[in-house]
Amino acid sequence: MKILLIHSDYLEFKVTEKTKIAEDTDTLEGRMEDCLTVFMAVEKEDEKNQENVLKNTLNEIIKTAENLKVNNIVVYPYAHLSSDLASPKVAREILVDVERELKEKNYNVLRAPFGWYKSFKISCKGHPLSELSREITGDMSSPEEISIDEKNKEKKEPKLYLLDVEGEELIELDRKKINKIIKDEELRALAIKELGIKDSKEDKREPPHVKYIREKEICDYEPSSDAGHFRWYPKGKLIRDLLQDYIYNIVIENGGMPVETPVMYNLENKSIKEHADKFGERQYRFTQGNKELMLRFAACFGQFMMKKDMYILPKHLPLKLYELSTYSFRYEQRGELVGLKRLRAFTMPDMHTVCLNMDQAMKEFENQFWMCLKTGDDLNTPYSVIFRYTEDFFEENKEWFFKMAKEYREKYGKGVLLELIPERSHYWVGKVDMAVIDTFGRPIENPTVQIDVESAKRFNIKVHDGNKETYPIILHCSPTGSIERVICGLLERAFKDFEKGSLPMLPIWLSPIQVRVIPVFENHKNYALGVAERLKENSIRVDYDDREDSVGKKIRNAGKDWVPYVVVIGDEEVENNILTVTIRKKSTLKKSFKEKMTVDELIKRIKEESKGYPYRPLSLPICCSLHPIFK
RNA sequence: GCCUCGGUGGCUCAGCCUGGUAGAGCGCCUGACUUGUAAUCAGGUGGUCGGGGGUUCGAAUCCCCCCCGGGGCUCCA
Repeated sequence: MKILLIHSDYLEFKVTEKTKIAEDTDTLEGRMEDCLTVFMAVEKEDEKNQENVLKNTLNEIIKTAENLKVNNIVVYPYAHLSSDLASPKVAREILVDVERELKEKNYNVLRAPFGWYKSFKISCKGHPLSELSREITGDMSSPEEISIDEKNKEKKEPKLYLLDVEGEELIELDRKKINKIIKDEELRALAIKELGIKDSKEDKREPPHVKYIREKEICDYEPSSDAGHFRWYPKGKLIRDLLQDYIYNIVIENGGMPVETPVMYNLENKSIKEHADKFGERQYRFTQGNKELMLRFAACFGQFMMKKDMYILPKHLPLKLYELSTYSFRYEQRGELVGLKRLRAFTMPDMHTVCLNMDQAMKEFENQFWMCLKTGDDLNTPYSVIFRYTEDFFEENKEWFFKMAKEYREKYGKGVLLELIPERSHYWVGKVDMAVIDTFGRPIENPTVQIDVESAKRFNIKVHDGNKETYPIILHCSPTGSIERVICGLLERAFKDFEKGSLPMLPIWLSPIQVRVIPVFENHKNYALGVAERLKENSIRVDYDDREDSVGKKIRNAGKDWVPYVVVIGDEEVENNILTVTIRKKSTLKKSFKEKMTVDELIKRIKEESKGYPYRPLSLPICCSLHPIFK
């Protein structure tokens, strides 16, 4: 059975002529408003299992009708959907059954007569769900969904495989097997997303990170901008800047050269227009004077233009230019914007590597893959990995892939997913995506490395080798993914930790306030302030709670601010010249973990924990009473 | 973009169904209390109820349009 579902403003028809197989009917014309029009072709195959085909068809129609909230349904026989039709008798039976069953479910049904030539008029609503086609079998499992757009495109679908920890062979994944085969929960979440499986069981609330960004005064929506654009408060700005420093360092260690390029481009440039057009509707475009301009959606544009003008020699390769694109702009669909996960303006670390040939590209791909994975270790946000290759590329480079995947599995104890794409449809022949899994088991896609075989030519980027000129291979790499998503991942991770019983917090080097000093009595204030100042001199972000609250309340507030080390100073501490430090990492909601140590020991401890990570000073006043209230 | 739920002091929310002068807690301010590990007590301040239009003698409440946010679709080079 093939059906075509059109969400219509109206459908009207009128019979024009009988055919030999025409049914007897009084319904010679009809019209229905705001309806779901279902064009149907019953096929030979359906005769084998009429009952199930009927059931599956009804399910499909009802599901769509519910989804679209329509109560009017037109059942319209439409033989042209199939070249292998059922006998007229069976077809008519099924159509009549569909009509009857739908009426029993209280739908208003209009059925166009079978076996007549008819003229019809239809007005399609035109929203994304308004046109759907379905192929229905007698099989009781759920039917494959093919949207009308995809149908024209490809017969062959990409395939998804698992390379498991123990296994040496690729296992093809499908909806049924997935739960049994993939043991790692997070990797399974990624596979589920890839296969487009919907999990309706869990009721999803606002993601925890959305609550945290406001509560912790990190950032918030800016209602006076476009949707999906954020304002950043001092604490959030500090976290962003630290992450920026971190990526800057890691890129330089790996031979990248930071540059900066414009955020907007003139579409008169042919290569830019071509590259931009591939991205479709999802960009900001505007006219200024007589120019058509666009806002960049990645840093490719500026870097490619820069490379086009460079005189590149083989000895310069691999040549890596890096830019933190503050911002990249993508005009995402309104309903797609969620907190820090999906934005219209975001900050993307973007590095492009010019490689002499595929050999060099593959070697670099591997280096950059490990660099990306290291960011997951450093940020304590483990990634799940999916490689994507075109079939051709994979066939030629299987061994390389298996070697890389094996090393990964040995190091991380986790399998990887592999997607094989029948034909190259984008600029890349191979890529790897790494994702953090959020509280609701949805992937936050972050770092990526891609092998681009198209852009060098498009942007006229050449390598000069003797008297030869060649087009290089270019790698795209984002070592962490967007800064906003990194923060999203960190906060979701913090919430997951909280669900497991530990207190949520950021890594020490990213905590806006690393130490809070709390005096017990008025007469401890000077001593406490002295301790705070000493820590500050040693490049530790510290504040001092001089507010007129009880000690209990100050402790509570320090907890709400996720301060990793809380120092309470009373008589005992002043007398013995020692600190009592509450360590958040080792505490729980019920019991706080305290340790005695000297100021020097505390300094040493924090230095050690943040060793190798960037530092920036706290921009807020040292006295808590003077902190501005943003939220 | 579609469907759906929501927007009420700085924050979290009640009131809306059944129209009749806007409520609570937190914060903030003032006062009392010399306070030892997750909220000390009392008083006070604070709101054109997201915006616009309509119905009504009267709208936070009912209706329409728009903006913003959450969820579900769809999308994600």
